Amino acid sequence: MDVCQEKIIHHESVQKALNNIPDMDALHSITGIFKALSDPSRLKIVIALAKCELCVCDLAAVCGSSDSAVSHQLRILRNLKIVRYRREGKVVYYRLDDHHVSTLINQTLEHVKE
Amino acid sequence: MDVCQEKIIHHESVQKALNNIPDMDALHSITGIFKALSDPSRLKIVIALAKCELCVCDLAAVCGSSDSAVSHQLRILRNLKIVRYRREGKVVYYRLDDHHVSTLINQTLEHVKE
DNA sequence: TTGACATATGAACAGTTGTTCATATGTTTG
DNA sequence: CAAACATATGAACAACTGTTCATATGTCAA
Repeated sequence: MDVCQEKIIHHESVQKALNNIPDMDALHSITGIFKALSDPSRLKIVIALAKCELCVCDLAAVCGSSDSAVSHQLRILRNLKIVRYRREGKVVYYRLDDHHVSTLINQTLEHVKE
Repeated sequence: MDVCQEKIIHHESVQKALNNIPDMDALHSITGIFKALSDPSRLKIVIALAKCELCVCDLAAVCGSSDSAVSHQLRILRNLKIVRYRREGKVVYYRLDDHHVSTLINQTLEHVKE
């Protein structure tokens, strides 16, 4: 069973723990979400979008950073399928795209109030 | 009201969003938690500890990394009050210390199964 | 005390991240 | 068409992160 591991003290507990660890793909998609939310600018963006959709320059004002910086961050959130956007003329509106993230953010904001 | 902001298109929405953004302290404690969970090794540690307490060398086996690497990561989790430990002779047992993190992890694991 | 063991820590290093600046794209108005 | 505007993107750079290696600390047993 244990193929190549050394110095384990509690084999059963380790085995139980290992059974609970998701596979590498799942693991990386989880850490990807958490990493996305671990930057203050991106967290502000996501919290803001949890309330209503906003355009890039509004988000820049919310974050207190430049349009360019926000646009870079939005690309990251886009690639992770955390936000989606729609264009209306010159203006691009972003909103949350992942309901897991929505509930995650709302729960987190609840916890902060405690 | 708006003191020093430029180029905002939707003032009301921005104002609403800003009201929903936690203060800097809360913001940093949230991003701190998310950052802690954004590394695969630390995520594995926390998922493992969500099941039962484990010692350092067991956690090293779970993570597939060295005792030293795990110990460094555990210090980070300790500083963030995410884990606590107890010593039993030579062996140090870690377990989760923050129920917010416990529920966060359990919910996340539920989401993965979907 | 000495040796073995479990864990912790410091230094150093490669790899990653988030910003800025300059420039490019796409859209509307004149 | 050109000019103005909103957003996107690439390059570059400082700052940060996670690991390894060497060494230190703390505990038990002989």
